[in-house]
Amino acid sequence: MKRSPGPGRPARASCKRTASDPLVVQKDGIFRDVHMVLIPGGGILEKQLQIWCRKVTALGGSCRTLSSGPTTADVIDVATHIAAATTARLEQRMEKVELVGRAARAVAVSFKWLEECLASAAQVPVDNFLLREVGWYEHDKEGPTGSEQPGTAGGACPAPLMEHVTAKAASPGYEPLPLPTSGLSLPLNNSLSLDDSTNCPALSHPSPSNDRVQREGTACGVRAGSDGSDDEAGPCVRDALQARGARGGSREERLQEWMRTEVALRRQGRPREEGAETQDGCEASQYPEVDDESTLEGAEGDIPLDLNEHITRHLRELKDIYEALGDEWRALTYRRAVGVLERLSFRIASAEQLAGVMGVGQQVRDKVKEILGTGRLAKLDSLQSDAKLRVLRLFSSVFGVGAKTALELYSRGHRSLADLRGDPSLSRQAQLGLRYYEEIGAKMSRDDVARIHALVQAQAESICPGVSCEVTGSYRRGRIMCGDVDFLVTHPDGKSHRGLLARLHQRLTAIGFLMADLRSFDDDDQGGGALCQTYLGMCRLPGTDDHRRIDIKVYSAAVYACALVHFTGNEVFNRKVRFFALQTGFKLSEYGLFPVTKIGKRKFVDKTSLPCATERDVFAHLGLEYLEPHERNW
DNA sequence: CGGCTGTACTG
DNA sequence: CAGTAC
DNA sequence: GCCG
Repeated sequence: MKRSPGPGRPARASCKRTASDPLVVQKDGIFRDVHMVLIPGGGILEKQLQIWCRKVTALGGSCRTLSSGPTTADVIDVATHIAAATTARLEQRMEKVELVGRAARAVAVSFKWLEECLASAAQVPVDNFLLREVGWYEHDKEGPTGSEQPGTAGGACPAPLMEHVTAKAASPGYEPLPLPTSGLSLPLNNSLSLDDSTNCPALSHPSPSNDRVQREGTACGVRAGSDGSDDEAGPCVRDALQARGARGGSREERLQEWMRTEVALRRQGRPREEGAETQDGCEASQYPEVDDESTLEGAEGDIPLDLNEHITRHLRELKDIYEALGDEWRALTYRRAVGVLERLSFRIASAEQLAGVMGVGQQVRDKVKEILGTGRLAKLDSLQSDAKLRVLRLFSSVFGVGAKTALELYSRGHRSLADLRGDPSLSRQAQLGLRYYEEIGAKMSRDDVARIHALVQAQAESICPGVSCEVTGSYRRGRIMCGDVDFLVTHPDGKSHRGLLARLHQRLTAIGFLMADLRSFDDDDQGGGALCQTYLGMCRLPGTDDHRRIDIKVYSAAVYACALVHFTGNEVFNRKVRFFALQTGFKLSEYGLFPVTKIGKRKFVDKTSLPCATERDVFAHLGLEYLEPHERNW
């Protein structure tokens, strides 16, 4: 884990130590005379707001968050900058706090402005970061980017909040809540126009431009067009970009943008990277608090609040039911719908707002409508009260028992787990699944995982010096509780991993650590090119008599990076990345990233992977910004 | 109407 | 190959 | 169930 560098640590010039040291206040820092107000929400953690607050203060400004508690209006009166994640957040909050008309001198900016300032240790122009009222598009639109949006691009641009608010108040149809409808339909063309400025050649590596201002926007994966002010023209980028009808580019371009936006969503709060400099801890010195606190303890909290939990919980339940029934595609649909809805920036007020939202079709919309109207879902009620279904769900929660087997067991007359115990028709896996039922369902702390890691690593090392033994899965993604331990083992020399799993398995069993094998592996010495071996089993939780799920995979160093991406997951992330890869001419698996050539209807997959020595290479080849493991909790 | 990530073990 | 799991 |  990266920690803050010591005070004497050398840093890049723009990596001013003081920027991250709240104790030292620079009276004439870059935020001198800045009085900032931060609006919470939009997926930004409270913790992050506090971090920013400290930094602004340290750099000579003043800063308050508009979090819970009484808002002192005078704070607003003197504010020079009001920062929010999105225009929607800003409007929502300003409305609630009855600040209409008070923030006369303030400029409304995106948090990205703040990030840019901190990153470049200078107050960058606000022009490219202004949050503006949706209805403002009429005037300054156009100007086919011929103008390279210099500082004061549009005279009307630096929108004092006053005007902004006034315009809103004058609008008769204005609603307190963030007008998602208009947001989804109206500004699409503006916010989504994937015009010329979308410069992301598929395979080119993002040019490590040092021009911070020009870089703007890519932080959110979207380049606003000529009106370049902000990519949150509508209520929120993340809403708009999920709408279909993002015309203005080829299918491929839209896909690229779509994926980049998905990626950008998880990068909120993290600045865009710069070349290879992240190695020397510069990044850590800029954002030490994020590294130290958010990554782990706050990992679960990294998930933005689900404003529509009252809806998604019903749909999630449907997803579980269809999974248990073996209707995987319907289940997939619900999972996708939930994934989209839980990240909406607004609370759904009417199902119509979902028109055009990708992944939510008519039938799901109908269900949303029903939930909004009645608070219930008749279909779900009937499914849930179905006794048979409940048994099927119970059975398929046993490791090794899926939908088919569950049905089979039911038809044999079984109704409870106890009934299953004696059934000799159960596969060996399922019998073990039953024996360890509770323990498999239990989670463990990161400490537990760390203990297991230490134990396994020590054994592996003693068998095969120099071995690399990493825990992937949810642990690597920073989750607080883990359902299993997922090892990825390799040896840097590219060959010593061969036969290692057998020896490791033998050793770990001998010392009484591995307690049961849920799935074994090819034990032949694989003189061939065997790239991997996988073991699934149960292990003893050190110091206890409890058991937990453990997976050990041994992969050759040649494919390690892709394997690491694969096993770090999560599953949703894997699906999206692989789908994206496929659409853009690659096939991604744990064995590599293979170019795919389409000739007519036929696809030819290269036999040799693009070279991927690190996870970063995988992202780079795909033209995606790198995501830290904890940002892959999709 | 076909695809929806891509792969490996079990029986 | 079907079923299950990662 | 959704999408092209």
